[in-house]
Amino acid sequence: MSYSRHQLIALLRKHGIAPTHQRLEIANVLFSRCEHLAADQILTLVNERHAETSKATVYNTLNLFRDCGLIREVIVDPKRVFYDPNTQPHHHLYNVDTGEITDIPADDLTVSGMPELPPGMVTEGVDIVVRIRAL
Amino acid sequence: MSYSRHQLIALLRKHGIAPTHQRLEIANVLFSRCEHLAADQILTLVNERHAETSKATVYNTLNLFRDCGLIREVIVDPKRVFYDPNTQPHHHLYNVDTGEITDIPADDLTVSGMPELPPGMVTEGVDIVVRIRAL
DNA sequence: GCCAAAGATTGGACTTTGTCTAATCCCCGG
DNA sequence: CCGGGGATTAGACAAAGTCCAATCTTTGGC
Ligand SMILES: [Mn+2]
Ligand SMILES: [Mn+2]
Ligand SMILES: [Zn+2]
Ligand SMILES: [Zn+2]
Repeated sequence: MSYSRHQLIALLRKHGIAPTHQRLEIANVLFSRCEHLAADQILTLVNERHAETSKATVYNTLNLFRDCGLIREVIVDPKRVFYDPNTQPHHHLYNVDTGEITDIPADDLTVSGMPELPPGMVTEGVDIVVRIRAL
Repeated sequence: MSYSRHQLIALLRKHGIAPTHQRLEIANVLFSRCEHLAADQILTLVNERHAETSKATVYNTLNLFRDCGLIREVIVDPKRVFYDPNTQPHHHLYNVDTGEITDIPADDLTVSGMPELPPGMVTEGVDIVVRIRAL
């Protein structure tokens, strides 16, 4: 679960991302704890020891990581985007009361009856969100 | 597809909503065109003829309609919430290039292998978003 | 129909999430 | 040990949405 500094450097390099101090800090936060974190949580965590990463860099970096396929976005909360270090196809359980997001392995859930796509269109992904609630 | 004034009044009353002028205008926009509209699009449409509904009222009303089960939210675009006059279980095709949202009837798509829920939890709904793209 | 109370609407200030910009900084290749 | 391209930054900016206190409507009882 915990990555060494040069494992993180290798991970970024593999995705064509130059490893800077800030990017490594952000990657470390994302990959060490395997949770679904929002930008402002990442900003806080990264500056926990001593402040050294700006808000702009956190947003820049998350967008870069996303564009390079290192992480993916999870769109369940209309208020903020969550970032998921797990880019394997999988789905999410969303507790609407607490906001907690839990993974559902892809092979547990099967979807059948996918509609025909308009010609010239390809599927980029299928996201399933199971909204749950207490009671 | 088009509702008369007192059909709309009956619809609101059935959901325990007092029918005011503004609420009827908003309901009319939502139910006459069966699209997935965002708050600011609804604000524009409702004030097309002559301005008479404020931004605050549009947001208040959409939240009220949602809480009363008259409409539902569609969370696919991190930038804004879309409102869906169709509250029957169904799913969505989301064109990530254009932002276009299309319905997928619930019976077309079947999900199997739903995970056990933690005890005391109930499923509020299952949302499937098929993200598509040109090419 | 009339009136008061309860509820709805409003402009505008405010908050939150995220983007942009132009100045500065850093780091790597030659 | 440079020089230059890329990265970082503070802070301004933008968009979506909420909140508030003042005002306006609706409604139910008479
Ligand atoms: Mn550090
Ligand atoms: Mn009108
Ligand atoms: Zn996940
Ligand atoms: Zn729909």
